[in-house]
Amino acid sequence: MSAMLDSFDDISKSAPEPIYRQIKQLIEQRITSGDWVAGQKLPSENDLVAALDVSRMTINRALRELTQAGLINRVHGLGSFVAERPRHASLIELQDIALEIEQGGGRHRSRVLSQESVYAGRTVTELMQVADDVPLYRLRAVHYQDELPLQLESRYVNPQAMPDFIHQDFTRTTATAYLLGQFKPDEMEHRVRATLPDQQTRELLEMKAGEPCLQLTRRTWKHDQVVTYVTLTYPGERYELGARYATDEYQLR
Amino acid sequence: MSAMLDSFDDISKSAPEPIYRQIKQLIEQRITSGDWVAGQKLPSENDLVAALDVSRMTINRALRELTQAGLINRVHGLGSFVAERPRHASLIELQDIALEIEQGGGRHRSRVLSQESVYAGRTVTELMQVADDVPLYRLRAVHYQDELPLQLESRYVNPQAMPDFIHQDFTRTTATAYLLGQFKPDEMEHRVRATLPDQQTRELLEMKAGEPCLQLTRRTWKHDQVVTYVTLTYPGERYELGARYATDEYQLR
DNA sequence: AGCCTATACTTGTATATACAAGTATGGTAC
DNA sequence: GTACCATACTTGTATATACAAGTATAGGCT
Repeated sequence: MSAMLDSFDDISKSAPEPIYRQIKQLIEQRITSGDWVAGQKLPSENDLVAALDVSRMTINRALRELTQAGLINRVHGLGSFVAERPRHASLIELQDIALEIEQGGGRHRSRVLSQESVYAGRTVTELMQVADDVPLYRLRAVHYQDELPLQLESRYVNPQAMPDFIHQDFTRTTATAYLLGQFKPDEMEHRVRATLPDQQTRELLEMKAGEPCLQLTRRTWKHDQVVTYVTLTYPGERYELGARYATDEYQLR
Repeated sequence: MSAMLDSFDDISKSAPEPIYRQIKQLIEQRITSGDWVAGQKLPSENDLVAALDVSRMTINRALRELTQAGLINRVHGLGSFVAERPRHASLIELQDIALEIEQGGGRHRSRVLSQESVYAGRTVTELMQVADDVPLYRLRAVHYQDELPLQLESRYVNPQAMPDFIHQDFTRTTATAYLLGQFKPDEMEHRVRATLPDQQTRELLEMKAGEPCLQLTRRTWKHDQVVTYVTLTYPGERYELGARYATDEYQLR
């Protein structure tokens, strides 16, 4: 067991980041890097106390929160273990479409339809909670899975929050990937509905006549400011949203 | 401030339920009962320490977890406040359709189409992870909002897990409400898709020709056993799924 | 009036300590 | 061999204490 701990970078007390959070990150990194694999037993709390020279309560808090986050499982009297599959695979997780396609074994390609600064209409400025004389960045792109269109992305971005957004090359990286790298959202809002596509959408997604779309709209906040408002449209025949997860305490109201 | 605490039922130390959880329930009840309203300031940790005669760390844990659950907000140096809207209003929350309609100011009515024990096909028995010679309970019902159909429910229930399901009167209570009262799911799986309704569905939901449906299927586990498998079909024009919530740390992968 | 400061109160974090309770294991008695 | 028990190790919870740091306010100074 001690070998697992040899190379722990020491945590820094008296740091801007609280200790329990440093420990969480340490362990999370071990897991996501594949260093510790699913099912593997973690060092016990006392091991960690000795290795990191902090109080057990601090270790306990870190591990407890990692449990809530679904990264590890703990069994009273036995130990802590790396979770088999991270749960909370939310319906509405912020998943990069490129990753999603590639994880499914497909090949992803983006086609940028337009990337510009526009004066949007009242509907959009209200949704983004900005004055209606503020120009907004707009990106429209189609995402292909193996040359078959899977998603139409229509995105507005608040230039005050993301001034460099418009200068990115979105044939090389996706907007989601770029934005995820830039900030961590404070709050999100999702809506999902079934609609019939207008003709342009139908053609862009190469859909048959009469086929419905699954449409997901999302607003994302940072510092009480709407950073981006995006509408993702999927062909109903070729896509579904899914999630499976363990329930935690406040799932039900 | 002390008046808020007068009628606190004492928490019982040395109880089956840990103290911090008793405190959570106490506060949650105050909030859900409307006793403490949104925006209202909660008693400070020290107030609660005095009122309940427990350590501040215990209070702190309770309040911290309530924050994670989205029921309250805490501001460093200021205090704790009842959250404006409970977050985690998940897209996929187990919400009783009757409650949802009534909270929106509508009137709910159920029409039970059938309620029977059936031998289901392979598709269903596989999804429910039972042998295909096991009879399953099946319920089909339409839920109306102010006399307009809003949801078609087609549900299978494992009789081994819920033997009394078939004897309920589902004109008086909904299946969701009944099942929620019977058990707390360990795990859930959801899928959402956009489809065109078959003719029967279209007629039951009184939809125009060509109008798409939003279809949510859910499987629910308890003790590694599928308890219920349900397909909820909504008219695309009359319904959308929505959620807004604060992001917690491990939202993104 | 306007500005600054001391103060009180709040939550956030960290520690040391203690006991409870669940799990596995090894050994002992039969 | 089997049943039982003691033991060691694990996580779960509760406490008292301490200090840090954010917020608001009252009061005094200019």
